[in-house]
Amino acid sequence: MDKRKDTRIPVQKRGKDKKNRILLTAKKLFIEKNYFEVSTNEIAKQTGVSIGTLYSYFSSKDDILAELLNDYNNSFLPILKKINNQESFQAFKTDTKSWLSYLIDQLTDAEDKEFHLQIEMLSFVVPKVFDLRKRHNDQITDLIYEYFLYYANNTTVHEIRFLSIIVFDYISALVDELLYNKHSSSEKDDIKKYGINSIHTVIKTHLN
Amino acid sequence: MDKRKDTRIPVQKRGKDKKNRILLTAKKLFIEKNYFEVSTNEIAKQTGVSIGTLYSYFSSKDDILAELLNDYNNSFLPILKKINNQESFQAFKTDTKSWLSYLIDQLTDAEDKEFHLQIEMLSFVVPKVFDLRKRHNDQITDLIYEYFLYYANNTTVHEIRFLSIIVFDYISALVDELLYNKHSSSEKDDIKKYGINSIHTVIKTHLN
Amino acid sequence: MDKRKDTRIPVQKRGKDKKNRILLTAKKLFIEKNYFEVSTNEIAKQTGVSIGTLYSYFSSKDDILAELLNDYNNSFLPILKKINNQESFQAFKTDTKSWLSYLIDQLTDAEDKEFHLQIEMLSFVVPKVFDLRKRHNDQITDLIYEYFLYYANNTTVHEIRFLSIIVFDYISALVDELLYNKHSSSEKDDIKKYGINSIHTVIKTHLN
Amino acid sequence: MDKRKDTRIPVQKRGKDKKNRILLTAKKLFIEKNYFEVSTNEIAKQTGVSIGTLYSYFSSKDDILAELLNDYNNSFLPILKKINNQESFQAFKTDTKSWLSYLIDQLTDAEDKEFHLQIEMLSFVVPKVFDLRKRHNDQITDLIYEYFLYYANNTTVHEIRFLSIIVFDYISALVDELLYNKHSSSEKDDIKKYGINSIHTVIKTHLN
DNA sequence: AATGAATGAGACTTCATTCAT
DNA sequence: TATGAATGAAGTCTCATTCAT
Repeated sequence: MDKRKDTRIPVQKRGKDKKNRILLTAKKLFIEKNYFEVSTNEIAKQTGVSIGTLYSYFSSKDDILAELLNDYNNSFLPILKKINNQESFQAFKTDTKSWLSYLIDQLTDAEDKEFHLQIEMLSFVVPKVFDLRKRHNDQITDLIYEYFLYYANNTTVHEIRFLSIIVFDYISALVDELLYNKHSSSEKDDIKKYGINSIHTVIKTHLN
Repeated sequence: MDKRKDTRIPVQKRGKDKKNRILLTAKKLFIEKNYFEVSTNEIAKQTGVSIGTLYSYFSSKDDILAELLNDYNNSFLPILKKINNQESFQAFKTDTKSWLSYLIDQLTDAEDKEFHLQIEMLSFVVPKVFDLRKRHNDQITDLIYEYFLYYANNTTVHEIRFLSIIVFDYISALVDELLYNKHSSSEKDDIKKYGINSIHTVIKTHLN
Repeated sequence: MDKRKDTRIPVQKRGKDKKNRILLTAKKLFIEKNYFEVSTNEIAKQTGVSIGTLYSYFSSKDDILAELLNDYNNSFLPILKKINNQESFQAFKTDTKSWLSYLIDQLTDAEDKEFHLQIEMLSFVVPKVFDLRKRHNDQITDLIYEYFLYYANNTTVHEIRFLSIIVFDYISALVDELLYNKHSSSEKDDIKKYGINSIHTVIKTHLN
Repeated sequence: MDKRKDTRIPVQKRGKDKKNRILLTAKKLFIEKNYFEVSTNEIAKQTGVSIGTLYSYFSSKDDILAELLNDYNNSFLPILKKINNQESFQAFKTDTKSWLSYLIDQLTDAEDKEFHLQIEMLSFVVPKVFDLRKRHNDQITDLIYEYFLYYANNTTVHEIRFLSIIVFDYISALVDELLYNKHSSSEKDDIKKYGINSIHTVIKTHLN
């Protein structure tokens, strides 16, 4: 017998809308304050829905977070797909700098920049969130690894592994700097340029 | 014979001890669980002190955190001092790689690695903590900036500014990778070597 | 060709079916869990009926219980009838032991053994249920009384009253022991035999 | 590490008083309404205590029940002790009727007659309570068994087992009749007399 | 100074019942 | 008639904080 508490599975449009509205409100509030300081009652009230309704769509506050994580995951997938894409790889075979630039653009353009911060926060606290983050990062690291593998000459697989870890770290650091630190638009451009150049240098030098 | 049970420790000192013990317990618990999941009553009990006593030393749970942050700040100062030290600067004037290595060692050896994670987490949540973190990072960035300023030839102040931001980001990313990701000891050595080399390359190339 | 999907069952009948199905499900669930741990929504869902429909047939959860009690009552009636039956009385006039055996069999074979437990439980909680139980018990006691009345020689009406109360208690105790305590089939046979013999002894001795 | 939530262990008199007052109120309310229809808030309010205080003494509503059961158990123990007592056994060796009478008196005089009903009710619902009840009943049955064992002549151990089960059932039924059904005082005396006589008859006849 | 019993707002969650469609 | 989304009062429990001793 199925022990899951049966949360409403919205079939009709109205129901889906309401569920989405709850999710949206929750996300908004989680971003504004933070997961721990947002109450389910508040989410319900701000959505303009009774607490009972909220709990008919979600079995718990955790469940709301889980759905949000799921959505985040799903919104991240196309970005990964784009990057992992054969075409882009082919196109960038001979032009590492463009590949790098493209990669960084994809990561920077990822939606949910603000919710991403909540995820980062929660990854310190909620194991499930930690795993999600790790999975995402590993996927990107693997992608970089594959690209390097293709280009490597006198470099061992081991070295490439380390290099891809480090390059992923640098790329992430750069993306974070661009997304979350307050810089003017022109500063951002410069930082991005410098960042890409520097990482490119690193790759060129170590992958001779 | 009048044998006083105990040599009385001056009231102030005893008070300070108690306060410190509370802070220590709080920090331990914040690390073990996390700020949100630790209660003031728990801190008091684990310290072996009544909740009333705790509240005679601290006005609120937030206040405990504030003091801890303050301590963290103070423990960070000597590290900064060491790095900013004229001597080290002089010593490393001609050897950027050694300077870099030294810088990274200092940051890696910083105490409170574990509490640092709590701070990172809370910086997403508590503005005061965010500011602290930013202040620390800015100080290190400034330090790097100063070093670069000294070496720059055909580089504008502006460019140096960006470069120091980026290099700080890379250094931080490397330190985090070394401290918080699970690598074997030999892997760590390799990653560190690669990391230092790559950052060195970046500096050399962009500061020619 | 105009082929109506379904021969329409007269509305009344269909309604009755649905109502019965709800009652059946409710009873099943009340037995499986217990009255307090079963929700109306659950009953509706398990019946395959909307909660709205449920509330169109029953005005409240209590009402469902009331109907179930009513049904229980009605299903108990034939049993009483059988026992009270003139024929059986006649048949057993000269054979108290057989009469006793028959009585116990009837009570043991009563349907709804499991629901009976719910009723017993609820009789501690819901006055209405308490009354129902009392009414049933009184009816059986009366029946025993009548039988004894017939046989009494040097016994006052008063004494017969008390005796029938006590004998009813013993019979009930025996039936409960047989129905609800875990005994092997052969143990049950022995207990039943002993029980009947002992009650028979009581009657014989006190009614001589 | 001890995972039990630390409920207050009252050392001082005042604390013990308060805990007892909560228990007393809870018992009163459980008797008046029933366990399921009494809320912790109500218990707290009626005790004249905040809900927080209640939860500092008890970890949950279940815990309150558990303590009450424990107390019940402990109040039952002396009764058992009295019955099991060597002296009484010796004294009643030659006088089964007196032994029976004594046994029934002890059970009838058991305190907590009203709470006993709650326990009976809950034993249908809460396994823990069911077990408690069973344990009590088994102890009394064993006691009866021992007594019979002593007296048995041409009776097998097996038969004695069954007889003691049945006699226990009859005794319980009689005690319940005396305690919970509304009879006048003189009626009670008669019922008791008849009951004892009848059970005595049973024993005599079957233990010849 | 220190104690710790006491507080109560507020968090999460359930469920009998209603009502627009 | 039937549906099921929606309601919200009420229940259990937590925890930062206070205050009489």
